[in-house]
Amino acid sequence: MIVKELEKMVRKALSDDAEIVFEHPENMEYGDYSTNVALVLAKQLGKNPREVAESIVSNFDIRALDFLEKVEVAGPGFLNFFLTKKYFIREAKEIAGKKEKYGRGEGKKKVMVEFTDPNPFKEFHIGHLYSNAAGESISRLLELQGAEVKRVNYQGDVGLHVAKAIWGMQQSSHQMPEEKASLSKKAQFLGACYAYGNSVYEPVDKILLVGSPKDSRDSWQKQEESDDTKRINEINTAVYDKSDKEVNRLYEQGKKWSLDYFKQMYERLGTKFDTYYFESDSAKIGKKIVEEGVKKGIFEKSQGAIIFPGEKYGLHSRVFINSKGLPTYEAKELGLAPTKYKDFQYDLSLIITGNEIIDYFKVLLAALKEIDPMLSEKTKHLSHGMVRLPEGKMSSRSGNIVTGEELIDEVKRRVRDIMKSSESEVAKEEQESAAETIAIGAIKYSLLRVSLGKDIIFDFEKSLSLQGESGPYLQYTYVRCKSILRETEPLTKLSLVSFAKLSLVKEEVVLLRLLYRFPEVARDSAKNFTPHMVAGFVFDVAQAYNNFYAKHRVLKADTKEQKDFRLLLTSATAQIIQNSLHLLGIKTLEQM
RNA sequence: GUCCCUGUAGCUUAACGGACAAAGUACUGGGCUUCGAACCCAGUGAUGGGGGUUCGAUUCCCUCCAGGGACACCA
Repeated sequence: MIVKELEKMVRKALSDDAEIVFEHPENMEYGDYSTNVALVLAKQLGKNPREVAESIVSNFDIRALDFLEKVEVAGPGFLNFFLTKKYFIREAKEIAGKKEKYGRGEGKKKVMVEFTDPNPFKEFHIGHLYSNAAGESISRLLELQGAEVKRVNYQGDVGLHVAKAIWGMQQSSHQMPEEKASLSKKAQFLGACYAYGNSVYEPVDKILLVGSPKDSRDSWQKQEESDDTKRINEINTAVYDKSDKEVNRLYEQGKKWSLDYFKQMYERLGTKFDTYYFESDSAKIGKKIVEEGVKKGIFEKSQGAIIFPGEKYGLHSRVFINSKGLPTYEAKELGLAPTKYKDFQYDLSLIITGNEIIDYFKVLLAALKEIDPMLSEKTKHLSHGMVRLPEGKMSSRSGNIVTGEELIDEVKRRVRDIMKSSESEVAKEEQESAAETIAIGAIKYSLLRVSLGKDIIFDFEKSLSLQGESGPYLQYTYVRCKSILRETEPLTKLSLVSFAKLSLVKEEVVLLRLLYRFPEVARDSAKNFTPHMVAGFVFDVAQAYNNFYAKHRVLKADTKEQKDFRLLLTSATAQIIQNSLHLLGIKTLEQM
C-alpha cells in the first residue's frame, strides 16, 4: 500500500529508526498524506524542524514512486505528500472493477462476535437495537478484512427476570393472548408481565431501611420476604429444576413466543446468527466450574453464597452462586466461555453489551483468567453507551421504555410522509419495503455515527434525522448515482481509456481524493472496532458527490471523454457508498 | 464513601499529541423549464473552571465543578 511505500522512502532519507506516522491532513490543501517525523526528530536533534524537513526532502527520489506527484514542507515542518491524478483514476477503475471486493483484506482470523443478547420474557428495546447495529457492523468490518466470523446471540432464558415474568403471567392469565395473535402482541404481553412481577418483587437493598453495601452484607438475610417475593423466588428455583408442571407450561410458551419474536426482529434488522446460546445451558456448566474453583481457592464461600474475591485483583467481589444455590449471571457467563470455544476455536471472542456492565465484566475476566488464562486472553468486552430518553434512563424494569419495534414503526411513518411529499418514484406495491429499508437505515446510521461507548440521548426530533448527515441522505445519494447510470450504456473496457489528457474540475478531484481511502478506513475501523469511522467517511464521500453533482453535468458533459470519466466517477462513488453502508449493516435501494 | 466513564457552537456529534477545532441540525439569505431539491451554496456560532507536561493539548497529568454508571446474591 501507499503508506508502506512512503514510509520506505522516508526511512531511507532519514537513516534513523524513528517511528514514522502518516495521516490524511484534515485540509486537502496540505496534501493526501502527511507526516510529522521532522517535528519529532527536530526535538531530538535540537534543530529547527523546518530545516530538518527540508533536508529529508532533499534526499527523496520522487520519480521512483509513480503515484507521487510532489512533496512539500509546510507549516511548522510537516512533510506533505501529493498523489498523482493517474493514481486516483487507477483506483477509481479498481473500485468499479472489483465492486464489493474492493478493499478486502487477507486476514485469516477466526472471530466469534456475541451481540444483541435480548432476554426472553423481556422487551426488545432500543438498547438491543444498538447492540445489534454495532455487532453486525463490527462483524462485517472483520469479514472484509478476511476474518471468519461467527455471529452468536446469548439469551437469558433462566433467572430471576424469567420468574418475575412467569409470576406476572399467572396473575394475568385472563389477558393472555391467543395462539393466533401476532408476535408483537405476545411480546408486549410478556413485557408487561415482567414489569408487573418486577414491581412487586423486593430486592434486598429495598427491604433494608438505609444502608451501604457493607451493612447489607451482614443483615440482608434477616429480612422478611413478602409473599409475592417468596413466590417469585420459588418460581425461579422451579424454572431451574423444572419441578412445577404449571410453571413449565408457562415457561415453554413464553420462551417460544419471545424467541419467535426476536427472530422476526433479527430478520428485519438484517442479522443472521450462526448460534444461539442459552443461559439454561451455560448455568449448569458454570455452576460446576465455580464449585471446582472453590476447591482451588479461586472462589470463596461467604454469607451462604459463593463469591469471587475481586478485591484481591483491585476489583470488587461478586456473587457467582447465590445462597439458594443458583448460579448468577456471572457463573453462567463463566460456563459460556468454554462452550463457545468448543464450538469454534476462535482467535478472538468479542462480546458486545451496554456499558453498565463494564466493571462486572472486568471481574468476570479476572475470574476466567484464574480458571483458563487462554480463554480470558482471547476474550474482549466491547461496550456501547446507554440509549437514554431525554427524560432519563430507560428501563424495562419500570416499563419506561421504547421498544425496537415502536421505534422502527415511528420512523417508518415519518419516511412515508416524506415519500408522499417528495413524489417518490417507488412503485406503490414496493413502498412498504422501501420505507422499511430507509427507516432501518436511518436508525442504524444514527446509532453508528457516534463513537461506540458514548451514551446516546435518543430523541426522535434531534437524533433521528432523515436529512443531512443521515442514513437516508446516503441512500439518496446512491439512488441518484444509480439513476444516472441507468440512463446510459454501461461502461466497458475502462482500462483502455487513460483520461490522461482530461483536465479535471475541482469537485471531481476532491471526490477522487476521498474514494481511494476506503480500504484504509475499513481496515482501521476493523482494527479499532470503530464503525463510526466508516460512517463519517461515507458521509464525506456522499457530500463530495452531491457537491459535484450540483455544479456539473454527467450525461451532458462537454466531451465524450469527460462524460466517460464522470460515469466512472459516478459508478465508483455508488460502489463506495454501497460498500460502506454494507459495513454499517445498511441496505441500499435503487429508488426511493 | 470507593472505583469507572463523559463534559466541544442553541441542539446532536467529529477531530493517531499537530497546521485557521470539522460537520449535521436550528436560524438568516440564495439556488430547480437542464442527469432525482430526502439536494446544493453562503452567513452567525464552541473545547466546563483552574493549574501542569510539551516546540505544540479537545487529546496526557493534577485539581475543582457538573452529569452518568458500577460497587453481594437482577441481567
